[in-house]
Amino acid sequence: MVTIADIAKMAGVAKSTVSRYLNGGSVSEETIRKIEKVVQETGYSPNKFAQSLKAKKTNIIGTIVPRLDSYATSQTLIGIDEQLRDLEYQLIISNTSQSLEREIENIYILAQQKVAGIILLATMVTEKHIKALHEIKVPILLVGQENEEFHSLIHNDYQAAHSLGEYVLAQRHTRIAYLGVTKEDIAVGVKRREGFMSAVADKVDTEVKYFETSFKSEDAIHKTLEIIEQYKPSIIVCATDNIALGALKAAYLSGLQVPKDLSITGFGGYEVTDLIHPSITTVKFFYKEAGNFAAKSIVKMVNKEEIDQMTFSKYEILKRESVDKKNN
Amino acid sequence: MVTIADIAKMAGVAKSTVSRYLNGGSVSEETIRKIEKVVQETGYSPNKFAQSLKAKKTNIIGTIVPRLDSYATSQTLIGIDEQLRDLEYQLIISNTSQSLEREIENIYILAQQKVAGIILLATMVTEKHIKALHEIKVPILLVGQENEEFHSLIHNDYQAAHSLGEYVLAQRHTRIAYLGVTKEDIAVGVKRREGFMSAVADKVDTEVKYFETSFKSEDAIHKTLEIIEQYKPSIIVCATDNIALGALKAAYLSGLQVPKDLSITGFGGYEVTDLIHPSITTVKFFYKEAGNFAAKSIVKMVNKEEIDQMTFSKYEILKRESVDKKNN
DNA sequence: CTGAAAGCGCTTACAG
DNA sequence: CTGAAAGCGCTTACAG
Repeated sequence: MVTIADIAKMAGVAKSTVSRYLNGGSVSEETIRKIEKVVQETGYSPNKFAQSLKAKKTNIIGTIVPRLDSYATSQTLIGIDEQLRDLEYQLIISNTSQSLEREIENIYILAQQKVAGIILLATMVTEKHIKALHEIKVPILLVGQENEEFHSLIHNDYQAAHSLGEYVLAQRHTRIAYLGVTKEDIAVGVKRREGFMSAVADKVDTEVKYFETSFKSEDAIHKTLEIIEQYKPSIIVCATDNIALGALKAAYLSGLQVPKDLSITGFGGYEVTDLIHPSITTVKFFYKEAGNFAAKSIVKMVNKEEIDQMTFSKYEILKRESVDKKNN
Repeated sequence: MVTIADIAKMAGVAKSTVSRYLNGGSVSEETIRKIEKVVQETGYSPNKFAQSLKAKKTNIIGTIVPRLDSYATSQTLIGIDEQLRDLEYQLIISNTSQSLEREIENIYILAQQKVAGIILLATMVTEKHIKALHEIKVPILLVGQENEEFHSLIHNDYQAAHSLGEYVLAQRHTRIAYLGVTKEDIAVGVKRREGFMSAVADKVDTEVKYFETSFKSEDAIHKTLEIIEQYKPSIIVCATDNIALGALKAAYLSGLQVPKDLSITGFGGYEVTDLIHPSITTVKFFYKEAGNFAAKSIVKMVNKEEIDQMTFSKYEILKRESVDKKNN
């Protein structure tokens, strides 16, 4: 491997001059030419470790994700990656396989690697998270969950669910099942549920019942089968698209036609919801754009610029085939 | 930040002794106790850059992926990640957004970052790839595409497609459309097609026609619409599950019942193919297991152990609802 | 504009 | 078992 010392010797100058050339310091025309030539010939590129050792920082942004096999995650990552590339930062992706413990562990590991900033696609924010995030002195941005102590970019779950609730009511559904997830997940488990509730709560002649399942489609199938049998709703509002996919399968297994016998809505905007038949009415979050924004924000934070404490990403209700309009 | 010098001073020993303690050199019981205490108290952890600068290598494995939003990619990454964690290596994921140019660029960038090894989830292997992979002196493993100059782990596309072809024939389909992709992609575009051809080629009274589309479901919808209209096959064999999803949508748009009026098969084994109705007959590749294997292999290569030049991953034909058995 | 020197935080022969 | 010293490849005041 060729080093700065080699370049200096070959060009007949001092190492410091080569360094200045590399970092845009003042160097004479002639010296530039000499160094340029040697750099070209050798294909020299500076050793990142040596640079980081001096600089005590890197241009790496670490992103911690709970899982890799999720539409929301991959879209967000694509957005982050895209933007970071433009900003000339490098992205390190750290997967926790849904383990909270690893999430904490990864926060420390990334800090140890001297990343310039961390984007955390959070599922929950526990005491341990808060402690870890405070201990490491690294700029941090939460995506998907809010916490008053940190900057965050959140999907407007409450508002989106509220809009969805209004839409469902406008379709005159009066016997509604809401199939949500654990309340430990504030964004998906709590905000979506509450947003939906806020829209349908005071409505007269409307019955709403709340159920809970896991994030897995498989579990949603079984749960929906129960719901259909015991409650016979005209619509099942699902907290995620994967759950909606499971519900759709359950409807089929029960011999129910969607949307005639049972309407179904999702949440998330996975592409496949539009590809299948019936296509599923869902709430689309702009994950990729959110990723872009997150990347810009964390870089601003790294550069000590001010950014808003909390930002909401956009959403859109995608009205498709899986919801029937009732005529009562 | 506390450094090895701080620890040494606080423990009343030399830096070299602390280093020996850290790296398992011979240190007396008593010294160990002293150093241990100080390390505990300070929460000291060695500076990775300084270590790497000396060692001239890292324990990082770089993985280059063409895209993040694909089932195959995410499953493979999960497998790699999982295994690498056990092996105490760190994973860097580098996304190229399907740009061949960036693929080459990333090879050099990873080399510059002194990764210990590179796993390349390849889509094509061009001359430039070969040149780059030779230039950097880093162990490299190709996944998904084969090339005689490098070690590779390939999904047995040819054999799998052959088996699928036999299955299709066994269901007595005699008017077959094969919907493939560009031949520039050796694995998906060529091997799957050829494997399928090898099974159906000499079959009498069977007509097979080959078509081509992109990897996008959207394009597959349009292409399938054309195929249905012009060729009226009894089955469409699709080179990927995403294409099959598009074909299914097209069948619906054409008013055809699947599988009664038109059978459809996919390739890949995406979870959603089992979740929708009708569920899609497809070929499942064990991506996660392949990822595990890839991780083990690259670490072996890093450690100068011998590994097979080429390995085939496993596959399985998943027989589901989207294929009808004909009675001629 | 340019060079010599010190230092970033570690590891590794080399003596003792 | 332990310490002093050199060196990994860079950058950055400091002189000139």
